[in-house]
Amino acid sequence: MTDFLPPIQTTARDDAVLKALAGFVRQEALGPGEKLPTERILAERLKVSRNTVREALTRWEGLGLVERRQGSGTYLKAAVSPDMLHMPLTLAGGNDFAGLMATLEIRRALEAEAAALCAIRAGKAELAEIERKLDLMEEAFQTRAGMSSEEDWEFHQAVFRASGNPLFEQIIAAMYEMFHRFWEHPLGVRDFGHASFPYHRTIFERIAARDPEGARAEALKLIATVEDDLKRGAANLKLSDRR
Amino acid sequence: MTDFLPPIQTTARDDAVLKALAGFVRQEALGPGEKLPTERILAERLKVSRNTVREALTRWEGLGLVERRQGSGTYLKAAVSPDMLHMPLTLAGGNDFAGLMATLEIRRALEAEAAALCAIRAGKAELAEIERKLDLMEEAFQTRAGMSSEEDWEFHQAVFRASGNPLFEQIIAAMYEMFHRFWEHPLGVRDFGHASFPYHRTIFERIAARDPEGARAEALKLIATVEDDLKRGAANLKLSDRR
DNA sequence: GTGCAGAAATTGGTTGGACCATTGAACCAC
DNA sequence: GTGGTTCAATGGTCCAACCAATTTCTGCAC
Repeated sequence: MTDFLPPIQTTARDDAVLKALAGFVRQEALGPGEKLPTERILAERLKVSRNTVREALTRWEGLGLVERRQGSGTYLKAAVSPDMLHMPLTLAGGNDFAGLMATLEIRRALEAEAAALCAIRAGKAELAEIERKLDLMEEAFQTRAGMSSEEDWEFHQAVFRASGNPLFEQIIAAMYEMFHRFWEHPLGVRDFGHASFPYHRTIFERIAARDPEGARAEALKLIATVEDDLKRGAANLKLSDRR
Repeated sequence: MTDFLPPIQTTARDDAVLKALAGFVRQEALGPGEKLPTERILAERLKVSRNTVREALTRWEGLGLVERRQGSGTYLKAAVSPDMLHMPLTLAGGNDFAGLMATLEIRRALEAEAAALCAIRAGKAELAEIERKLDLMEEAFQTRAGMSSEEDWEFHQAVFRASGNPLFEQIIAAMYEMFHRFWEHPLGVRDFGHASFPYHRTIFERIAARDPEGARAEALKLIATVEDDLKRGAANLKLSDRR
């Protein structure tokens, strides 16, 4: 019986400010790194209090869209558009070994799917980019005797980016962040990541061959080796995780 | 040459407020739905301006952790802890339909993995809980002629929770928020979700039978039907998404 | 006592104005 | 050039007041 009657919009000052600001950014074609108008100017032009402007900007800052530098100004940190969608993700806990394994299970799910999607959707340019990152990684691996975590990460990022779905990259970035609370010296395992090395190339080969299921299978193998490394490391310290 | 010198941390008033508030929540063991102290009280107790308190709360509100109701108070919307990690996901430029498809690809990856893990790890109690949610859903489906989105969601939540990895639920919860903008009248498809109905039970059966790969397969089928529904809906409106 | 309308208190939302702290540019000795 | 100094611009914080929505209390009618 009840037809869907959307609640009427009485006030939403700060939302309105953000909408106006998003429009302004598009109007002026501002990109990341560029400077936004002053809070005082925005307040004056939009006919709202400076405090309201600040609350609006605080929202964007919390979303990582904008960076405020005292004494300098407010700068765009990412591309903003009037029709973007936000899905705040907050991850609780996960500072211990169990948390590390938890992130790895997410990686297994997403990495496999992304590799498969990538095999279907990656364009020529993306494929070339992935191969470039792969070469860089292999070179770093040879040169620095196995310490190639940075290049390793960039390779995976390139795959996620080529999956055609930006959420993959963003979610995995969150996992990576959690990983990094540990990863500096992961569990004392010196050759951490060595075992996973060869699978990077096999994943790329399957993607280049447009073989989704093959790519998925290779990605799963890679994660399995990392998992093994982690478990091996856990056995090494057994007792050090008592909080 | 340059040793890594991390930037020095001077002040961060509102961050400090949030830290204190998170500590307070843990101290008092507050859960979702419960009321936080007044802005005025927080300002007085923490010896900061009410304005600063507001900026801090605005951050949490933007992250979906808290809900403010004018004239009533500020209420917890999710569990908060002092060590949470925030990673706002932003989908740029995509209209709602594209966003929906993007979240669905994440769901496909995670739902399949979670179902498989669940088949391996779910205990007796978790299994019973899942079955209870399943029964509730099926009952609602019969009674309300297909409108069972709330119970549907609770079923999936129960599966995620039983996967033994809290990250699954946390990530999918972020996706779900976006889903909810549509779920009311998703794309004008009247019988949206009907097709996925039978797979809920088959998923449960595979889990109960401790058959990880079977559970994964059924979960994939479910997502496939949802995807079809969505595409069908998209065809229905084709022209209405020109902004 | 019960029920309900209106008053009063509570609480988040907004405003305007003031001052502080940091930044960066211009300027000035050396 | 190098290194200070000054100074204006800008974000950060504070205060005091008022607005708007909500909740609670009060008192009257029955």
